Amino acid sequence: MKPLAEQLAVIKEHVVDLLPEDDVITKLERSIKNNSPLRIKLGLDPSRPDIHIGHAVVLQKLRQFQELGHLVVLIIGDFTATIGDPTGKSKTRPALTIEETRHNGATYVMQAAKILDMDKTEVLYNSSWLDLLTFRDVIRLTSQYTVAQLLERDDFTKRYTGGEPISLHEFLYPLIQAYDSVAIKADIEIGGTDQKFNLLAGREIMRGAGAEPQCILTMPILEGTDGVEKMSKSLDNYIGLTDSAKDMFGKTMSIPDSLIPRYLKYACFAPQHEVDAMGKGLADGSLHPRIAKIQVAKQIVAVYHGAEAADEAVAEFERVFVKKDLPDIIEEKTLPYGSIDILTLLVDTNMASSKSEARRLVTQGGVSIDASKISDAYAVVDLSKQHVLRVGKLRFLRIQGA
RNA sequence: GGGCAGGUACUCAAGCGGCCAACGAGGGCAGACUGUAAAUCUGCUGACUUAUGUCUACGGAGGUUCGAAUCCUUCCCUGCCCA
Repeated sequence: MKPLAEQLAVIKEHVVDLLPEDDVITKLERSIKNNSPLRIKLGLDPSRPDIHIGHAVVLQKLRQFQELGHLVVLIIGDFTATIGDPTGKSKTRPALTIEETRHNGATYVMQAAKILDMDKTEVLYNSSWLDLLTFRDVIRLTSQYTVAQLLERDDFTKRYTGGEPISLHEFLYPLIQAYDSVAIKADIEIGGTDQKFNLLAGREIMRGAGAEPQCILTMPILEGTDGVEKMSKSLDNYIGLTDSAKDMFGKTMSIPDSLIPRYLKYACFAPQHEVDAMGKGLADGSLHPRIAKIQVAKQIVAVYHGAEAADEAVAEFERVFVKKDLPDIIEEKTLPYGSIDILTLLVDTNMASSKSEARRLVTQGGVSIDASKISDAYAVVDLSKQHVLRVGKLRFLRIQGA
């Protein structure tokens, strides 16, 4: 194993909090001495199986731990996911069946495998120990925390003072997560900065259970492509790990300029000196933001699709948006008609969700066929020949009658 | 258990018997401008064979009325205060 100072430098790179650092050092020293890897915990919510490059910030940090010889423990929160939010208030926590959690968990792990070394990863489902707890155990667990402590959590404070409901079971979630740490004997738990409270609760509960408390490490929350809100699927401002190279590139190109260095730092995990260099170039005008953005977008694509795909994505982007040519790859769809009116066509091809929307698109000049704008909502398209249908700037479809 | 205030479209938030598919803001979509940026400007934003038309929708179910998001009854849900 690598010496302490070297490990610590890598571990501290790009993190927000590493608490308490003294304990981290103690754990690392012991690990080096005994040549036994540390157990690094990350909890996953299987109610939302699609992960994006915002989640990847944490995963890349885990990857670094693995490269230092440590073990990553992924915990699929299937227990909590099957409870969901019984009040039905939160859309982010739908109650799932066990099968769904298994399926989503597997999907999640598959995506995480794009970044992690699965030989140094343990995957566990928290129902395997949480299902065994008795009500007595649970009460004992709750006795270790006070209401005032729980109310310290940022979002609880806001909701409480804002007169919004907080269900009792929500108070339990941090404790459940904390108990996971006890169950797997975590050395360090990692998460986004929004998880800080929960991670710290893990320390308390572990101490209460007579275990050695874990250390905590938080990574920043990456803003989505809108540049303001945190990246999330529900806000549709995300870049998914399974997005095509073309989409990944395009989405990255649409981020505001101010976010470029941040994406370089956290989405590409570029070393600090590179980030500083780019920031400086952008500030003094020696680096055009467009160039910088292309560079970042290319790097992101390269991580998930390889360098070759990244080059292709750049070329494609130039072709479509700079030269305004057709994209290289266009999805094709065969329709069972000889000819069809434009509105039905848009709905049938899922380019519009209703005829009203289709009509709106056409009326506003957002629809074209073979590069000529369609402005008549009653236009009929002859499908005996192949056509390229374009909606908005980004959506293309090659259509052909059967 | 009692009192008070609430539950409106993706979100916030007006409306408090007909002029309401419902003001406004945010979001979203489209267009202009550009570096497919961002910012800005313009238009649209329930659905339907586009029709000064029909249907669905203002927590649920009933009712009053020519007519209800608006009034009444009841149920469900939320917050606050009292116990």
